[in-house]
Amino acid sequence: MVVVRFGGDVTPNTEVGLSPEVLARASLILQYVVSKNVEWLEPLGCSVDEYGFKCDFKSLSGEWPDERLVRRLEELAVKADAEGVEIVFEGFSTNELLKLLDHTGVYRVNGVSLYLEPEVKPSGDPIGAVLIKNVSSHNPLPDLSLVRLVGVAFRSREELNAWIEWYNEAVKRDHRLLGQKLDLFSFHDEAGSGLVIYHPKGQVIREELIKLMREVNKRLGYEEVYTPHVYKSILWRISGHYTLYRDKMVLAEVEGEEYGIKPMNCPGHILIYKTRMRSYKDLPIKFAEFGTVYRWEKRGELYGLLRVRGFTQDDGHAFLTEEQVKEEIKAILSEIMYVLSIFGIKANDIRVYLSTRPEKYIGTEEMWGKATEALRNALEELGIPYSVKEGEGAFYGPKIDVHFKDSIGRWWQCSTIQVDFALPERFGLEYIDKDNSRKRPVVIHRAILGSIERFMAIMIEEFEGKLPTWLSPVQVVVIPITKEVQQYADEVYRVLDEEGVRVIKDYEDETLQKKVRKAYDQAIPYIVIVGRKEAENRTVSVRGRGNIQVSNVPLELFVNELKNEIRERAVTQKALEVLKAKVGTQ
RNA sequence: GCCGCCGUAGCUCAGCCGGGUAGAGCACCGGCCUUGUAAGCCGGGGGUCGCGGGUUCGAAUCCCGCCGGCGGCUCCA
Repeated sequence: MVVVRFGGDVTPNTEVGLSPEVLARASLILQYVVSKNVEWLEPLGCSVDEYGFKCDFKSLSGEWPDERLVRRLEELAVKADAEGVEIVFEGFSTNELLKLLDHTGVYRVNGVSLYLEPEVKPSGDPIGAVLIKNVSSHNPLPDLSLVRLVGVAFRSREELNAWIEWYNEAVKRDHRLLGQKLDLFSFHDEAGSGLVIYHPKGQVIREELIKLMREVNKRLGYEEVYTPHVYKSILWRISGHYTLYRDKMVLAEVEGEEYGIKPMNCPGHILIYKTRMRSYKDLPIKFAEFGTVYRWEKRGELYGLLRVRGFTQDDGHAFLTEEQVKEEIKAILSEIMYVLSIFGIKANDIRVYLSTRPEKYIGTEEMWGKATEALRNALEELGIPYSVKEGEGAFYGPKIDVHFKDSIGRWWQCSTIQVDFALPERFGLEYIDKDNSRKRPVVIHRAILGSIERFMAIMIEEFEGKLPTWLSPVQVVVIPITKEVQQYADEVYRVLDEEGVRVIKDYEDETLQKKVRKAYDQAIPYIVIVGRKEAENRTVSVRGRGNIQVSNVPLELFVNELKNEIRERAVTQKALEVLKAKVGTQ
């Protein structure tokens, strides 16, 4: 039974009201003021999405807009619209470049023909504020580099200010900042970019996530294995990675033999399958591994923990008969939904995609049809809303991806279920069927968290660093009010420690205020304060997040409720709620 | 990899535009205070200004290259 707990109210609402119509109007007016004021920039149309507009221009002189010009354009756009701009829809362009950019909608703006993606209509009301966030290049073709202005626009300056406020708040949730502040992980020039160094606290989070996934693997029947990080290149030739993926692989020649660091775990698991003759009675066979893989992403593509070069997948491979595919997908999907519910991830912050057969593919249409239907039926039978990405599947099979949102609204793929017809073929995998014939099994690749790094980053941002207690590196800090009660504080510490709670004590020669402040800054879920009163009655004062305190809590009661909260992997501070109900607030 | 911006103490940043021997807050160390709930007071140590080259009498500051970071693009099998 799957319990889906969507809609958890643990995070502030990060949605901001950007109107596509307003963005569309701003896009046209921006192009208009460029056409009137910057003779070396040729407008090539704009597109609009839920986070702003993107306008492309061709630089006729090779110059690029600088900060000053950008600020001037913002002003000119608002000024022009205030003075009156007439926008008339003219039709659709058949220009090849505009078609390539999907900017085929043509509008006459004060007599100048300008372009916009056809899916959106400009607002009739004048814009009040434009902010160009960035000037970058857009390369729709390898040898074509366009100037791209990325920005937001609003009806009024007040709306812009509200957006800026939201944006500044969102930036504070950035996992890269929190990772440093909370002492979770770091990156170093000397180590190499995209290579994470986990500190003790970050490693605790990793371990908790892995522990959770071990439980999931057990339920799904995946047996954990362990495979090397480096294999001879011949293996990568067999798997096809050597030709398809070589530019992202780390290769090294040792003693006249070339080796490659693994970018994927599947070949290792396949070798296990191949160690003996398999019968239909053995299937499904499922292997899981917390496998660390290395993919040499290009430098500009790296991004905190969300895009790294070395990362650990909660990887798993199932070897199945065609008939077993649907059931397996359903089971995995259920577990994905269960795992997401543990983190209280809101439905708005998830997108599920089904990617279908691309133009270039291997296998038969029949195989693709069956596998795609299996994925689709699994989604529908579980009632999971999804969108279809036509032709976006891998060349080797269709897939389901689950994407989550980061603090500033960018989407990242985490969970994935991929059906694979290619690897069984390339490695010549077989099983003996009932009729004694040799059959080829289907392989499903699946990862539920996806990459531990990426998932951790999303969770840090989702919770603004204030992770649920079970995930928190430090769960309790014990603070004695004076030295006199240090002995009792020691006892409280020892009891918690012996019960397996991650507890620290703060005996610094500092004021109580400062220690409480420090604990809040470190996002420690429970601050336990003990003074003479507590020592006498064998109680504790418990301070939770949100400045909530419950006093006179019997020590044993606190320990038990805390242990429950951790065991249940509660999203909220459940123990605090229970204590509040039982003991009452101060 | 492409375009733009950025790199000053452990952290956050000022100084750079108009070159003249490096500063603040936090953190750290020491002392005072002996604490009842989100930064107590005083003092101290700490930086070849990312690296390399150039211009200059003189470079954190100007120029070039490299490394690293950020925002986009491309990519993410």
